[in-house]
Amino acid sequence: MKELSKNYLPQEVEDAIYISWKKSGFFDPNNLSGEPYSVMMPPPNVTGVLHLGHALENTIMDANVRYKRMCGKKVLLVPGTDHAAVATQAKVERILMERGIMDPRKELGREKLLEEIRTFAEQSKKTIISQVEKMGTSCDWSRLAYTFDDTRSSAVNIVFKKMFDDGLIYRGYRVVNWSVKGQSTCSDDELEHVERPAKLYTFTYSHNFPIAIATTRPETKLGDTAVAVHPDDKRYQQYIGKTFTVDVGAEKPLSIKVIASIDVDPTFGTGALGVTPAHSAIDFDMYEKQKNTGEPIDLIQVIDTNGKMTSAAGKNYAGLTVEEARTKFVAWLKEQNLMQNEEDVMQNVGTSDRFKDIVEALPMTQWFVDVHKKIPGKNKTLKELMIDSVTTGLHGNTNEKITITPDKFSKIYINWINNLRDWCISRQVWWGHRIPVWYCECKKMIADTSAPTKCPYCASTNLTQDDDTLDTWFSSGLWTFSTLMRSPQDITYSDSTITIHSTDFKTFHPSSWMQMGHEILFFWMARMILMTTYALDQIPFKDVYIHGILRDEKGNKFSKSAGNNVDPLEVIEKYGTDALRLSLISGIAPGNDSKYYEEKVIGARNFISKLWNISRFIIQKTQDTDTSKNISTENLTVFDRMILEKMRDLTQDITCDMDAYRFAQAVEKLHFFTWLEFADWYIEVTKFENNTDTKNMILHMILEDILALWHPFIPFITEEIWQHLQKERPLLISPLPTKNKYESLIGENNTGSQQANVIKELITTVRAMTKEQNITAKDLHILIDDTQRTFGPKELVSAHEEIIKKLRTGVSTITLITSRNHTPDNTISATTCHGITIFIPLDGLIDTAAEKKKKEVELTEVCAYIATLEKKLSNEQFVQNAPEHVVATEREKLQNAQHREQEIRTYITHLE
RNA sequence: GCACGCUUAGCUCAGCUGGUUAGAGCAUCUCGUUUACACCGAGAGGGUCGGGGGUUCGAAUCCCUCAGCGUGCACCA
Repeated sequence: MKELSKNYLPQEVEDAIYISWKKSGFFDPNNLSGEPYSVMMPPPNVTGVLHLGHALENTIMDANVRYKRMCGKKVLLVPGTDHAAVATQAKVERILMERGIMDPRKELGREKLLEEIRTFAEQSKKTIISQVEKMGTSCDWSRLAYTFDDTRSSAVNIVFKKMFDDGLIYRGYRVVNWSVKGQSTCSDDELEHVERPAKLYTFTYSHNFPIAIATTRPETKLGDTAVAVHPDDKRYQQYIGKTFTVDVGAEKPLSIKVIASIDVDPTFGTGALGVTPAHSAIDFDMYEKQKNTGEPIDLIQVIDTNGKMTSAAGKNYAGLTVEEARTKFVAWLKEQNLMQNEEDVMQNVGTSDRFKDIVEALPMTQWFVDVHKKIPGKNKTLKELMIDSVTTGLHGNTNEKITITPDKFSKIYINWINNLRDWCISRQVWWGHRIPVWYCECKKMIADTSAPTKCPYCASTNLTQDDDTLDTWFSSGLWTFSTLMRSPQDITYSDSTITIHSTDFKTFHPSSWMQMGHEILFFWMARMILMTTYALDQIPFKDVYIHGILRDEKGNKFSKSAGNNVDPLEVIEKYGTDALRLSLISGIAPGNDSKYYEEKVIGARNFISKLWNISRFIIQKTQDTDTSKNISTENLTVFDRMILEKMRDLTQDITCDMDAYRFAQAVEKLHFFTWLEFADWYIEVTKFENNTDTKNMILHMILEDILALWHPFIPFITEEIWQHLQKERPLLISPLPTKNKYESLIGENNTGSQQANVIKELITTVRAMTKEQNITAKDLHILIDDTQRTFGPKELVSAHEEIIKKLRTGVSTITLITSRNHTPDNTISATTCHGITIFIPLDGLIDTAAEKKKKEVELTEVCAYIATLEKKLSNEQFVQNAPEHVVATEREKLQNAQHREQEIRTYITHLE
């Protein structure tokens, strides 16, 4: 075995280890056997570099995947990136503007701008890939996917066509969210509601109009065509159905019909709502409803796509910005004495999350996915499929049910689906999958997976493709299966059925497990469920693990604008990847946000250093021992038995925790075992017990096994140490230790650990006594009360004299006494554990008064404790109803406490 | 407004299906260079588990309620 250097320097070994893993081929499931297990990496956007949130995500994902691989599964983790349509174009446009190209779309044109974005995206991809490698992520690079590559685009086009053919994708005129800055639509989910102060104006359109209305957007009122009131509102009932012609000082007067709607809240404002069908989604719905009543109202679009007033707003307003128009209209209202009230209010406005401008509601022709329509041949809507998948299971089959961890997100998800409206999928940015629809001279639309040569309806060859591109989530929604295609030909569509032909798909779909932050639950998880259940009639994945987002010490989100960004690469450079990974995964709970702070990384680094030193010690100590032999169970000491038993329990606990995705708990248990049980106790004991060969074999075995158990979390250092142990196969694919291995060594009735515990507690007690109670314990007299225990404490203590002395107790001689009658002179019983009383020479006492005071405090505590136990045990209800073992434990506790009380009393008497 | 959470030691958080005298790490205090490790070791102090009520033999854990904080969705015409 190769000795370890004094210090572990992650910077010097991590890259080489990653390369060796890649070379080994074991990231590729084709080189593994066992039950398939697949995970698709949430593809980072190609908008730049990875941040700490990605580091957290990679850590969780990789820990689970490595664990499953070591469990002997055929593991596939697919890496990938997302072209992030709007986000990337917005980002590149911003960069171009900083370079002086003020209007990139106009100045460069479609092809040149796309070229700029492509270059940027490729660069971004490279950076991201190298960062994912740096994190140690064990993904199969031969299957690297990109939402915008040919293979994934082929899936996009085919799924679009099927949805189009099934009538689930339609083109419609309706009010959508429009970003003036981005010159594109946004879906409802892409809005951030930002609170800002606004003025709520109350006014009437003109003196001949009987009802006042309230609004924060007076300029849009130039497009009003109705006023809605609640049908039961006594104040306005008389006007319902009447139409008024009002002069609002524009060009032409407006025609306002008073209509009834139960959606109007009579207590808000004046209880009357000015209806602006063109600039409010709600008002647009009323407009649509009115059509069916036979008393339609008009729609007047007064704001255009540039955020300017249209000619329909009248010549006094046309061409003004909305702000200018507002000022002007408000001034006019005041002038005309029509303004009744102005009030400062706080308002939530929808803001584009990518372009950061306030969106306008505009009526436009856009593409939508209909979530309410029955799918041909299925008798279910998309919404229903999305609900079934997490409740009853798809097709009512519980084997096709998605399990969400933690469960609370199932509720959130269902609540969201219930409020879901049709999904606007068309965007006017250029970066993205162009809508695969062509228009020909006969005005018909042809949806196809590639450009048709001629129109099937009018045979025209003059075809133009739709200018719009698809929402980026359309392609991400296909991620669980599009990543399993190896070429564009792997997907076909005929007889209204989509088939995926790759072996990967047959082996690995649905994904076993997915992991994502709760902020993309709706964007991504919901769309994957929608797309996959629809297109393939399968669930996309079986288990989803939702993690929280990472915040800074103060609980703020990390963001460029807040200036609190931490570059994971800098942390790695300073402390190593393992330390970062360990700090990120420690102390987290699924779905809960966690905080990042450097002290946590330092703590993790300290642990890694400890693990290194443990290994260094063991390798040094065992280099002359043949550790390949079987451990002889005859030579086991009680401490050996104890550590083997703890190791047995640990392997089982870790399996349970990992299988339930309780990563932080697994880490905590491993940490506790490694540092406190193994290093602080067992290794210390090995320095003084004489069964050297057996000890060395145990040390070696446990070292190997904890390296394996730790590997999923801190892969680099464990692999590095593993290589020093000169193993043939990398730790990456070594099996995890089993409970059985340890059980067979210690047998079923292991009493060793109980005995070791007596010695351990004896040592702890002596240490505490000497440290805290001002006693010098140079010479100890230990009274063994043989009636208390069955295991022969006298032999036990005398067999462990050396250990008791040497394990930092400050004891130099031990005298064993077996009867109180033989209590040596000039001694005093200091303390007790397990019925073993410890006497020290009287002159060893330093401060009798202080000591007495302490003991008296302890006595009252014990007495109070005894009282609660007695009360509990005298309660017949408790004795009758509680399980037997609980009652028995309580009885034992009481006995121990009473014993303890006696001893303290005796001790206090001695002190006097 | 609808929905979902959170509130446990000075700080950051665990605590799975109700049964410990409520845990960990960091921080604090005391002591310490002993066969790997000061990025270390030994020991100590520190919490009526947000308030109130209920269910139960038994509640940090289940239910109700109040308060504070947070998140998502919708709306504010």
